[in-house]
Amino acid sequence: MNIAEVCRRYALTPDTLRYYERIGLIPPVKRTASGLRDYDEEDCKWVEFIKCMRSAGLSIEFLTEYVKLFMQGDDTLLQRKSLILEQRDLLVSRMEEMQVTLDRLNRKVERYEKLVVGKEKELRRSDGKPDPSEL
Amino acid sequence: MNIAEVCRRYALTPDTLRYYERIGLIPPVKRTASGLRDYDEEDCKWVEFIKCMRSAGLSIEFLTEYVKLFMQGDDTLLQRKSLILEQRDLLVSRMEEMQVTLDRLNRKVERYEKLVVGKEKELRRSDGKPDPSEL
DNA sequence: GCTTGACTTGGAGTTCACACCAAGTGTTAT
DNA sequence: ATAACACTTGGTGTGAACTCCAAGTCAAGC
Repeated sequence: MNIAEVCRRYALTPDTLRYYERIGLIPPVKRTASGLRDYDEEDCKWVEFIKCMRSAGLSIEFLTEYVKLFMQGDDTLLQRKSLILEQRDLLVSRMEEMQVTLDRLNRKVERYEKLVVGKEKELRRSDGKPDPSEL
Repeated sequence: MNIAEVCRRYALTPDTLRYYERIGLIPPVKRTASGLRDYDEEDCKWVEFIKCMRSAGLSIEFLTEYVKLFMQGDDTLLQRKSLILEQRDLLVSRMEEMQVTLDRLNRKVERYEKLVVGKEKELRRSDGKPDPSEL
């Protein structure tokens, strides 16, 4: 499979795929006799895996480390496991942080709903100045 | 309150605070007679709000727009509300995406646990080559 | 009244994660 | 066999979000 097809499959640009390979975000891809990249199914799995992990915000640093250990073989199982655990916990705390923000946005939405209703009722004494309670 | 104290309070650098103000991420801060920034409680609330929103990944573009509308007064209530709704939904979908990745990492952890146990049992015929099922 | 240290502005520099480009090679269809 | 097109590398460019710097101002302590 050539680079263009992989790009279509995962909605990435060739530049991004080559970049990922260059920095070790995916293992080196085999080449045809003339030097063109020829992706097999395992390469595709890596691309998909990395795309998923990146979309959730996992760092390139961790991912390259993981790939490096993976390529070194089974002696690195424990190291890889602890890396994954670390990143999972990081992801959980980022999600918790986002939940806090989400709750806050939801409260804000409620507040805006009430405010809008209030404003609709007082179409006369409005001075147009912002109300600090809206923050 | 001077800039240094606000920085301590929210663990930001003066450069970041000035940057936020310059691009409109927080409303302009009042100054002392000699031109130094003098933050009041409302300014601090803005800083905290923005820090929270940024930590969850909300875009600077949205936040500056929100601040701009806020400063224009009550006529922008509905616009602000719909901006907030939009960002909230965006946040929800990012969290869902992260949940998918989290599930995947959790499955990976389980798999690694089993693999490690397996490897401990076969301390003899290991060839050290990576097992593609580990990906 | 002079040093010390925090603040000011405008502008330049940095890092990250790509995105783009040029020059060259390879492949395919007519 | 030649046009059209995909791919290669190495290097440069870009935008976002800071981060740092220089030159100058200002207030407080000794």
